[in-house]
Amino acid sequence: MDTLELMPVRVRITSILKKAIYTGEYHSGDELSLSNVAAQLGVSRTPVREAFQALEAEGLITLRMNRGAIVNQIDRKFIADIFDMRILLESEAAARAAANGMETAALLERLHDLRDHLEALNRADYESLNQDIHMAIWTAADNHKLKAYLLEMWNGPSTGLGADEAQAHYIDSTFEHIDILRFIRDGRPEAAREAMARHIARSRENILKRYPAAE
Amino acid sequence: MDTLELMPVRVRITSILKKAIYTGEYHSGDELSLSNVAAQLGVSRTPVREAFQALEAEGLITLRMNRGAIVNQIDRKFIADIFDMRILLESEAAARAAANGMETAALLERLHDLRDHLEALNRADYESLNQDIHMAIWTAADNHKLKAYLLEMWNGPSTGLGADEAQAHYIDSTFEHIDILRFIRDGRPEAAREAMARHIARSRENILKRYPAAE
DNA sequence: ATATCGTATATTGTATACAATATTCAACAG
DNA sequence: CTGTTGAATATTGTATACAATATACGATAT
Repeated sequence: MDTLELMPVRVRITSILKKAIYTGEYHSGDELSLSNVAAQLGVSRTPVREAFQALEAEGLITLRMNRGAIVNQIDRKFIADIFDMRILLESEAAARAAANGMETAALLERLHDLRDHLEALNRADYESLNQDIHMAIWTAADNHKLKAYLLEMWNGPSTGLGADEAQAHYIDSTFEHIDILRFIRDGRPEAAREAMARHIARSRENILKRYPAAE
Repeated sequence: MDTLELMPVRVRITSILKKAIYTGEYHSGDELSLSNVAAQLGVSRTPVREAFQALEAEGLITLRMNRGAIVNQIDRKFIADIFDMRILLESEAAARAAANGMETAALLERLHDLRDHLEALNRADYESLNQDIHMAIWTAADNHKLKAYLLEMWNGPSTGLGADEAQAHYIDSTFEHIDILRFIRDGRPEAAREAMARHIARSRENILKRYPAAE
């Protein structure tokens, strides 16, 4: 009947460690040992080890043979690299979605609802719709690698914006999303590509504020 | 000196299974059980399980909670998707390498050697230089995500070309490589991008011959 | 005969045990 | 005093044990 999807421990551990690295709870160069992390999280080494391998594949830590893991440098360039790739891939996805004739009516309706009640716009509503929009575009782009890479980059550093800045960001993004989806609806790949590029580039600048340039 | 012995078992298993899937030794929909694969390869379930997780991340199999793995559909579209992404990312890498001022002298010298002795061109020489060129470009592009994604896609399906076709492909590629590296050397990003796109696109067509379009 | 329930079986997910490799640091030779 | 050696220690990599979940199949009720 109701098949409640239970998250494997390894996935939970991966998510916890990823967040800990992005928030700076772990610092660049820190050595992570299986035993310590396992004990700290109250699980055995096996799922921690599997989480380490996932984190290494994502570039967050480096695994050295028989010598454990060290946290990589999560600096301004690391973040900028990710957003440069997101600009390239999200733009491509938007262009392909437009070329493929993606269904946009339902998402545009939800966007118009948000736009017409900006005073009631909260984080949860925005994030939910934001994710639905981007993932719908990835799916419509119809390329499994493109989708997988974008999904991997989706959960990165948080903006760390204050309440007012966050609100402004949500409003800007809502209008940008409307633009993007209209270009997609109208089958204009290049316009959709450029609108998406601007959208991600602005997000990039917002986040890079938290990672000052090296002197 | 055997580098395979320095590899962890899990990496070797991953490579073996990946090849088995790409060569069609395993078919779409096949159910892979940890015990069977472990017994067949003479290792325990632990490294096999870790290999399964790597293969899932790469999109080759699907892991279902408590129900084992099934081999995904490795069909024409799957391969085409990978090459579409390679066109996009290798082109971007070439453009960035050109913009960044990559060092090309040594590689161009090796290429000219090959070009001047086409009658002696063999698979090992070509593959070695081919890999060195592409990876040097990824590195010069200076974006860790771009490099990681291209590396993941590097070992895909083999062309399965006959000896004559392979020889022709090596020769074509050698001249294309020379063009690409000259554009990079001369700091012409857009020319490098387009030359690389053509190079990968031709490779794509070569490989897709082995995956006939569905009727 | 069909559908439902419960037990047996098989397989995965996690924990633990064991083996192999790397690091530490003190004893010792030069 | 400096540098090397090697046992003791610590940590990973792999194997195995145990627990939890899913599947198969037969008994039973309708």
